[in-house]
Amino acid sequence: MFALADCNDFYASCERVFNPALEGVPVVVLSNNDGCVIARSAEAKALGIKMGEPEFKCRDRLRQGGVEVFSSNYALYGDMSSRMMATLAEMAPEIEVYSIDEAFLDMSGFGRFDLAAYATEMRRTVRRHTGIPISIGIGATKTLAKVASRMAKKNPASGGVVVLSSPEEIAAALGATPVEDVWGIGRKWSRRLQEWGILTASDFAAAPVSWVRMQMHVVGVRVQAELKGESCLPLELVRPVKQSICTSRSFGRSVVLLEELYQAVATFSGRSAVKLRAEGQMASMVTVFIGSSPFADEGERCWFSRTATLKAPSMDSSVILKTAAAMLEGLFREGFEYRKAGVMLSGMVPRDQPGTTMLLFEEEPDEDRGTRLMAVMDEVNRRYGKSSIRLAAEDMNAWRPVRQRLSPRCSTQWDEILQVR
DNA sequence: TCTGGGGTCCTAGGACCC
DNA sequence: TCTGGGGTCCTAGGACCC
Repeated sequence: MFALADCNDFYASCERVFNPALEGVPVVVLSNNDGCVIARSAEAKALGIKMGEPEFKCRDRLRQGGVEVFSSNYALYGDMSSRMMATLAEMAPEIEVYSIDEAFLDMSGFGRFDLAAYATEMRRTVRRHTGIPISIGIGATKTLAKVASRMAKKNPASGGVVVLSSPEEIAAALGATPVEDVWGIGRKWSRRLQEWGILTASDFAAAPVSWVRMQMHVVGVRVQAELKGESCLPLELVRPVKQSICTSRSFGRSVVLLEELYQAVATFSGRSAVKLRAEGQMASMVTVFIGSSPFADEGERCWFSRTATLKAPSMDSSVILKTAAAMLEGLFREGFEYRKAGVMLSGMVPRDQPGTTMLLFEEEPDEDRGTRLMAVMDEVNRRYGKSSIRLAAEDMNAWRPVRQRLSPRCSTQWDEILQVR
């Protein structure tokens, strides 16, 4: 059996932990640049505030409803997430951290326990240790655990815990789950399935496998098998290394000058390189993209991107920056209002692995110097704080998104604890 | 006027290898 | 008129997840 532990309204709940006055009050959290609603408390949902809705479109409703609105505080959410995961890890033999607010747990050794009672205890413990409310769903596959956790959230009478074990329980749960709410069935596929009269998870489970394979390929077949109780997705105990690393931002204002874009691209190159070294990887490809607002009028809309392969895999910030900067110059076209840029690294190669490709015709003059320099940079930043030293072309402050309603980072910054209301 | 930021996997087709 | 069998790598695009 798998359990899925899933936080309720995670970001909104985090805001409440250090500000109990928010209890019972509608709360929403906004995306970068205070653009869209990305988390809502139950009270905010009841007011009809939609997930992903732009703030400017619901501003009046937010004010009328007395909603407390916050910019996203990733330092706080990340820290609360690790506290919650640490608590869960103590209560199950194996855990897969699936996202910032979800974890799958291995329940296979709990045959002699009352699973529902144990899950209730896990819920209570997480709440006591972290202040975060969670729901727990348990089933024979990850997809069934997802179905169960959705029911635990929807149905208050469940006490936040749903276990699907008997065939009758499973059948009832699948019948009550709209097909678009099945994990792995997104917008496009659910619309297609609905056209064929497949409206619930139970309809989908009953569809002929050959038809599912034709329409949705192996991915759809896997979802279906999981719904039927056949486990295809194992618990992933060690996170695989990332295959790509991306740093990108919307600007919150228009940028027309190449020099300004250069500074943004330099900053994102530096951030991506830091993430790359933290993964212990080297990248062999660098992609740069710049673009207008996707909402710009036809003709003023643009999206340019280019990818270069490095002469040899690298983790050196300055090599990555030089490559990205050269591409930016080729990419840039005057006359557009740019609103977004990003730098992506891919073609990962493990560091310190013998047999990696080396340059054929050139000596590698600065390889060692670059490696040592980066090690020193990372160490200084570890000791004295992020971006204490960086490439001169970077300017994190200039490209930090607007966050006007940020709450204090009171679990990671001593000086901000004093700001707690 | 104002609209986020990360990721994954799969398929199909083209170019190439022996 | 007839024209093999088995691969790899790369790119683009489409679907999905949080």
